[in-house]
Amino acid sequence: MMNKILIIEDEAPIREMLVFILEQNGYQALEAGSFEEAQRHLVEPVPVLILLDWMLPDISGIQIAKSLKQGDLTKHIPIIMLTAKGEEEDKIKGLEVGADDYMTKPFSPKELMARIKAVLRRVAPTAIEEAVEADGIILDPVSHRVTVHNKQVDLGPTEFRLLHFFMTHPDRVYSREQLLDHVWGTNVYVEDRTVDVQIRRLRKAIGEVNTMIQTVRGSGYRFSKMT
Amino acid sequence: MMNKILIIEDEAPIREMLVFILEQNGYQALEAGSFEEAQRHLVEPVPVLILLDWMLPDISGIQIAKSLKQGDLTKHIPIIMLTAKGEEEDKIKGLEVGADDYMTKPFSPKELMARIKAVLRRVAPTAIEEAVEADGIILDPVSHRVTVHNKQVDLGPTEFRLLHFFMTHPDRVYSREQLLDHVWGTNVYVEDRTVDVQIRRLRKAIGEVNTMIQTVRGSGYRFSKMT
DNA sequence: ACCTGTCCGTCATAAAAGTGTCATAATTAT
DNA sequence: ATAATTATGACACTTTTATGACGGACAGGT
Repeated sequence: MMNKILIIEDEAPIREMLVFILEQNGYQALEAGSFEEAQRHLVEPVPVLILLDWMLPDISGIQIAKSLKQGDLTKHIPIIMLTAKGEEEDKIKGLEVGADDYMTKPFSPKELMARIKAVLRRVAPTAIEEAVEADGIILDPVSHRVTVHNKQVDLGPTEFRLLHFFMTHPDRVYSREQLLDHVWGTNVYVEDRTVDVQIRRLRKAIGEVNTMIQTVRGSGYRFSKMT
Repeated sequence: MMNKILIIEDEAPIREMLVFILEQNGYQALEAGSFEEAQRHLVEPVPVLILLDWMLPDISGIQIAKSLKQGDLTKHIPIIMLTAKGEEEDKIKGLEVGADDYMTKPFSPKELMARIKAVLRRVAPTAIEEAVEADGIILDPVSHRVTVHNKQVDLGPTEFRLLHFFMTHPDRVYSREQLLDHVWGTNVYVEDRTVDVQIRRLRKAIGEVNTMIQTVRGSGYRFSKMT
């Protein structure tokens, strides 16, 4: 988490307001009053999104957007441009040079966050989520459904992720720590033994085929087809 | 806005020319040199149209078209096939398997755009206005009417769009944000939780069959026939 | 312009479902 | 047999969803 958003805006009060809103919503805000300052932030790890004022003193937003869309590092960063009211002309040009959305000042925090989220969602790499199958278990991430021998099985979110991880990483032992990292997510603080409990819940939920979830004493767990 | 058109064509120069023409005309061009690559783009939001080369190295256009017309997500996407001169045979087969138009290489940008627009015009109404049915629920966009087991039910506009979206995208989980995008529209900014409330209103309105609108805890909602 | 009813977004609160931890039983290795 | 490791059931706590209520926006009619 802690996604970085870069603000390019020369007017300090507006910039500070943006920073405030962004930080309220769990983003890390980077400030730049000019294109030069902005460069400083355009290094890895690059921001996930850029809020770009269309009326900067020395250089037009169009030029900035263009140059951003040319750099290898920056060309995939979505841009939301901020325009003053009535600059319709700019909006059109902006979209042409690759801005992903625009927002007319003044705007509410809610609108700002909604647009940011919408743009990020639109740009997000839509992973192809294919259904997985193993010995009668079918797990389909798209419909978020699991069947065992064609009978539907209800799983809680964690159980679902755990099973999905196992099915996509079979025949390999994972320690409890590794499972926590992969299934619960990094920097989550829970007891190792919690894994045991979820394993048990998952085993109970999938019924007879739970022999595929194997305990490897001293090491962890493994998912593997029965031989 | 920013309608996406997917190009499936193995020859890079032709592909690039198509991209150029499309982008000139305000479309967003997606490129694929093979069917595998194309899959990547066949996720929501799906393209509005597909330009499909009839002579791909490994797989014939007919097979691709067939497979596109089978997928729930892709079956309504119109296809314009690109054929080399004189492949009359292919044209006929192409139209049989569901291509909406064909174009003989070489063609002018003007012709390309004209055909694209014509196809989109032709397809737009039919794709949207077809009545949908599922387990006793009939929704007819034309008369804007919904019946459950032949009894008419009254829905508000949002409830109607929501149900329509669900019925045309079954067996798939949608997050609240995705539902907002698809049903409320991209430029509307409302709380996530508003979705819950509309879901409840819709469930109440359609009565017993509301078991088809399923809550997927931690993920969103899904519309699906009862098993 | 003024009702009047519908529709919709938001909030507060209730209800439900899921999760982490612990104590204890069961199993396995040495 | 003893120690180490894993399985299991119970329970408190957290997160997520359902629901009822309220008020504002809007459309159509008067």
